[in-house]
Parts: sequence; C-alpha cells; structure tokens
Amino acid sequence: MLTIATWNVNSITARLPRVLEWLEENSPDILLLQELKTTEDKFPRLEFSALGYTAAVFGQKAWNGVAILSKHKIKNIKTGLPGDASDEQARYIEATVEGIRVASVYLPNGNPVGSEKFNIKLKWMDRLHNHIQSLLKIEQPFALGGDYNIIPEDRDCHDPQLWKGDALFRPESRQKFRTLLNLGLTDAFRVNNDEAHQYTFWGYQGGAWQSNSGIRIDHFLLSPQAADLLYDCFIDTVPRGKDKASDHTPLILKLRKVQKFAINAL
DNA sequence: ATGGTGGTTCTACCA
Repeated sequence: MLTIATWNVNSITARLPRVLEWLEENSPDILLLQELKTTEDKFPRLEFSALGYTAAVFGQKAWNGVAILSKHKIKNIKTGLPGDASDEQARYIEATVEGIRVASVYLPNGNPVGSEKFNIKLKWMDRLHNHIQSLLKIEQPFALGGDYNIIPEDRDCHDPQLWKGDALFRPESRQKFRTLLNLGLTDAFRVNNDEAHQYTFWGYQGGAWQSNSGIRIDHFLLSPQAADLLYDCFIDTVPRGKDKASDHTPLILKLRKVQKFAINAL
C-alpha cells in the first residue's frame, strides 16, 4: 500500500510542530503540502529528514508555496503550472514517487467574485485543464492532491445559501471543476463516501470548527490508472481540533502499489 | 452584524 496525504498547513513555519507530530503518528509515504508561506531556503528540511522524509519544494515569500515530502526517492520534479510564463505564484509542484506521478496543487482562492482575482482563478483552472490533458496522454497512474478552493456540490458545505456568492462555490468555478473531472478523473473521496457534510476546511472565524460549519475543498483527483489502484480515501479531522491548528485538515489517499514492471515508465 | 480570526509583515494583504 502507498499512503499519500495532502494538507494545506497555512504556514509551515507556524505549523511545524503540528505537522511533525502528525507525520510521527501517521507515517504516510508521501505528504503534499500547500500554503508554506515561506521560501525554499527557509523550508525546515532537517526536521523532516529526521523523520525519514526528503522534500521537493516550490516556495515563495509570505504567500502560497507547495511541497512534496516523501520517504521514497523523488524523481523528475517539475515546478509551476505550464501555460503562463508571467505567473510567479508558487502553486504547483509535480514529481514521480514509486511509479506514481503526484502533484501538490494550490488553486487560487478567487475572491472577491467580479475582481481580477476571480478571472485569475478561472484562467488557472483552464491551464490546469490543459496540463491534465497532456498528463492523461501518458496513460499512467497520477494523483493530483491539494487545496482546489472548490466546493464541488451543495452537500460539500454546511449552508449553500451562505456560500452561493463565494468564488469557491460559484457556478463558473464548479463548472470548470466538473469539466476537469469529465476528462476522466476520479474525485477519490467520493468513490466510497456519499455522505453530506464531510469537510476538510473550517475557517478560524465565528467558531466554525465547533459548529462544524466547514467546506470540502481539498481533493485528490486520480487518473484512470490510479483510480484502478484506489483502496481508500478519507479525511483525518483530528489535527483541526488541536491548538494552533491549520484551518485545513489532512485528506489521506491509500493506493495499492504499482507493479514493479511498470514503475520506470514515468 | 460589511464583523469575525489567523499568518506574514510592519501596514495592508490574503485566506
């Protein structure tokens, strides 16, 4: 079994003790991180290597930042989403581990709706769509995990009326997310879980965690070849209840191992 | 209730 987790940590500097204790308790093969809010040279590599993890990091001062932590060798690292040379935001990193192409994705938030930020979100989704189209041509297993800043359906939030004007919930955003899935990707969490109100994010404001007013915006999207390896995908809500918690909690994916003869194809 | 909370950085911006 290969365990891959994704977690928007809202500053790896502020969250380091929480992330280290979670790795010690859960020991995933791979952890995809978003919102590092720091540069590559300030990323705490030593602390992670003490637990057996190496890191591929795409950082940025103060905002964004994504990384791939792995117990296994990280190969063929690519940073940045293709399609816009002027985009300097650190929101995408991709690599191969144990025969699986994995990516850590931090999709733009897009609020407020009607601003340039909303257009940037939609354009970023178009670029992700194009990139996934090219990834699919390889016909190999890939798992793209991260904070997509998309609430896919009404059942993925506490109160649709409260979210209807938000960039995470707008029809334009959700339509583009569905269009991604319609390329042939699988929302891993929904394969074995049809329940409403399954959340990965609860804001810091207004006691959202205490009243379970959350949203499901962190996702694993799987290629057909990866979906065939799916064993389980579930949310670990424990970290959100701790002191000094991130506003997101980890989403965990378990895949059966890729057969050895197929491993070098990527 | 046009607030609320938290992170980065230092004055607003972002989520």
